[in-house]
Amino acid sequence: MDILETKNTCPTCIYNQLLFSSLTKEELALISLNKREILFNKGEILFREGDDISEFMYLKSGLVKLFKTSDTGKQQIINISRPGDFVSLLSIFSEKQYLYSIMALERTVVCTVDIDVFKKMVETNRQFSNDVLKKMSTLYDEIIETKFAISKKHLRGRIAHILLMFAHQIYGSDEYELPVSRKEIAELIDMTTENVIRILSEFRKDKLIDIEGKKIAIRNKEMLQTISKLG
Amino acid sequence: MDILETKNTCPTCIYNQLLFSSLTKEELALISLNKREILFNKGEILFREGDDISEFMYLKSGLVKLFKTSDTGKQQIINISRPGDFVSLLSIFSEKQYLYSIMALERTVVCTVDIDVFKKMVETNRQFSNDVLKKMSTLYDEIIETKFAISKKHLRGRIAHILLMFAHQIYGSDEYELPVSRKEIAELIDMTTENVIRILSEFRKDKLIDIEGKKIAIRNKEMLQTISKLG
DNA sequence: CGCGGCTTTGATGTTCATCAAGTAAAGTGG
DNA sequence: CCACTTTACTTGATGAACATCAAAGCCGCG
Repeated sequence: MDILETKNTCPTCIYNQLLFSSLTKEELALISLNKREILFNKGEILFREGDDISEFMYLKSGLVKLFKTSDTGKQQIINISRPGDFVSLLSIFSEKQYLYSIMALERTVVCTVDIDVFKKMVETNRQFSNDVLKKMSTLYDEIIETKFAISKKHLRGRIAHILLMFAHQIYGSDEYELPVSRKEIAELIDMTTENVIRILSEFRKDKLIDIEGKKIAIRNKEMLQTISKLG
Repeated sequence: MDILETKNTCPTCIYNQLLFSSLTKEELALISLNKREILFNKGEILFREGDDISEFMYLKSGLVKLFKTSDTGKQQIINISRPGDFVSLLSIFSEKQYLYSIMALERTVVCTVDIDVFKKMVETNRQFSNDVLKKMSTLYDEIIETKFAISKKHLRGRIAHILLMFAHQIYGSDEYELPVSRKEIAELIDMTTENVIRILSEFRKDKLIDIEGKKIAIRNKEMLQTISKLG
């Protein structure tokens, strides 16, 4: 983890379009002065379930996983987020502590703003408040939708779903390098590591995908989509 | 379904404390003039997944279930809500159509306010906007929490969980009449009707509960809690 | 180089869904 | 109001899907 020296760069940052477009020049300047830019390396924790919520964060680059840890120490992954997702919006208005933990899956740069500054802005700028409301609601809806979609599928359907999710949502390509271990895939879609591996092998034998370590290439997308839908 | 004749009663309604406490007299009067009070009988649908979102609704009395219907026609119940829950907050800021359906589980009275009037108020009243943000976020968090809690439990743990949920969250008593069928319990916690019945019977044989049709009496709460936690 | 974590495959057992079949309860129409 | 149909409830038997256990190869890292 490194704090980068990049004061006052918000006004020219391309990401400010995503959520901060409704702020006035003055408000954006205030954010810009209060923000810190932080680099997290693969595997580092942005924050932990139970930590006090002290900052609003968003991803500038990289990839993170959002997860809960059960009593028995097992992780349950809730979501995988890329830049443009506002992961840290969850619970900041309903809770004092985070309900989830976030870990960097690859080298990730995050901008953070003091939560009180952020909340103040939500209170004073109506349009901004609306935008936040909308983003937050969308994110929650997505999480619930995918969780429900996955819970009724069989294992083959879940693997197909997750392979297509990476291709479409994360990488926008049918060939990509998995950012997560087999174990993490298992944690994301509620199954065991062994079965993740088994089914990936089956898919390879059936010529649906090519696998080489973490490299995945989708060979028969139609079939995968069918399995994802019906499976 | 019946539209009740109760114009302009909001200012004296005890429920306005729950969400509308931050409105000015004028704003509350506006809500009061625009609201309609509707009675739904058991089994009637408040709105369906895919319907245009045209009203904000809240429960004055009764009980409802929130659910999705899958491609194959099966229901998946997402939540059971009692008065004080603001079920219809979900998605109203992120979507044009409802993502979920709502059905009355018992005789239920609902107040509805035109969605544009409601949204206008969110835009103009900062404190109100904050309150809405908070309520909505809490509701989403609850749904995600329980869904994740249940998905990792075995069947006995899920049944124990749901029996305790009714006792604590819904009825505040260890003896109650189930507002849902065995089939609906199954839909709520991802299992089959047969297994719901089987496990309820087991619990009865093990003297954890008494059952008489839909009447449930919890006899060994500690054991149920243990099963819910570990199961 | 050796240790721990990740990956892979096979064998085994358990949990759970499905099927079947029957009883009870609750609507429905003549 | 009673025959009829449908829906809910219940129990048992069977098999499939999946978790668990075991063992071995692989890789990165101190």
